Amino acid sequence: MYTLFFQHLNSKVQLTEEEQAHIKTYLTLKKIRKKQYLLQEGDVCKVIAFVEKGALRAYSVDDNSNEHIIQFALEGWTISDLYSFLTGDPATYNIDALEDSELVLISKSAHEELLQTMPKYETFTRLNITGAYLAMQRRLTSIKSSTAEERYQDFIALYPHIAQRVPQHMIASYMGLTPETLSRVRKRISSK
Amino acid sequence: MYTLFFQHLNSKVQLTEEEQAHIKTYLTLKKIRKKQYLLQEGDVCKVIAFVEKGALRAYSVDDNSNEHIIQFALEGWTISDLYSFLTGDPATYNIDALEDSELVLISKSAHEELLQTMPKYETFTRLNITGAYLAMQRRLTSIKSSTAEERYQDFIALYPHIAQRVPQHMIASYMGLTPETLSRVRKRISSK
DNA sequence: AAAGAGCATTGATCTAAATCAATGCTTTTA
DNA sequence: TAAAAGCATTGATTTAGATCAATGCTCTTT
Repeated sequence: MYTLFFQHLNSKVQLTEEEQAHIKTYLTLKKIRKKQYLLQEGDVCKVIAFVEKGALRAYSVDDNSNEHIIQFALEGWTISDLYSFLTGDPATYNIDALEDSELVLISKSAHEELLQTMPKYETFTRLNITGAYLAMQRRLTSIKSSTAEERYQDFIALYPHIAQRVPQHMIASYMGLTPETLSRVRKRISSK
Repeated sequence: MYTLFFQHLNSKVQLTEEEQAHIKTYLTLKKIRKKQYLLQEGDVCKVIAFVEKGALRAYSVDDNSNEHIIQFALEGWTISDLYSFLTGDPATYNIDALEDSELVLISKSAHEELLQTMPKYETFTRLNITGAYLAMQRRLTSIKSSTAEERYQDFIALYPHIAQRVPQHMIASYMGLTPETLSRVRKRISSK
């Protein structure tokens, strides 16, 4: 059940069996069905969710009821409204399941206690957030300096597994394009 | 000389005099004149720089020689090409000084040794990168869901000190706009 | 099996911002 | 102090992508 989670953890910081068992006492499992919310805008985000199986997305909704997807999470990825989680402020994002999914949850109190008592967990957290920061920076850079076509090519190259499992209009949203525009971009690409 | 740096450090993790003295042995000071490079694309980024005084920017240059500013750093901020710093790959960004500046530098070896020997330094690093991640996410969200006008208003509200010290065309670049467009945006705003 | 929702595609039109171009500052540099 | 570089502004034109609208297809749900 926790296999992927501990695989991911061990790839960042080497843990003994005892340490793994100890961490396990802080975790909970959750199954969530397709279309169900893990978090709704306005609620406080209580957990960091690691995806063992399935797929989720985080998105905001603007004044015109348009959805803006800011993140996908497949197996092996983590998803949360980190700002809400850390500050306790109401979430500005929704998170829901794109497929029936299995999650490993870390509550705020578990997270804080592990940070304070287990240096390796802090290292794990630091490495995770560093990776997330770098990914976000790359994304921001590409938004500013590339055309829609280049960005789509980059996306496909970087996340082929997402492209295969997620509807196109959501990928369009993630890339900041309308579904119509992405459709035309794809047509242009395929005709070359 | 290190006053701002330790002020910043202490605001995140409480340190004794001894701990501060210890950390100080890992730091170096550097003065850099306006227009000088701290880092050039293609070189490996060797340091994380904390700005004690002055102002710097990080930017990339695209195929058409257009500059894309990705970050400003004034007093109290940190600047680096973190990807290059961490991986040792050639930098994809340039960093130069917008004003004569004074920096506190942390080398890679200093950074690694402090991370491994001083838990508080790791906590400091984790909190810093978390803040940077959240700021970046906010920026990405605003690029996707707001008009140029809203984004400029947000920028001014969030970073009034930058707006005062940095030329407009650089702010335009930071926001992903041309100088002409920013000029017109400002005109529109001021006439309301 | 029928009805409906969700989705991708294509066409026509519109619009925000980019591009090209010129002008008059102000600040550097020689 | 003259020349040049850097900068902000304004105008005219172009363009990438958005918006509006319609169609057919494929899943769900009943």
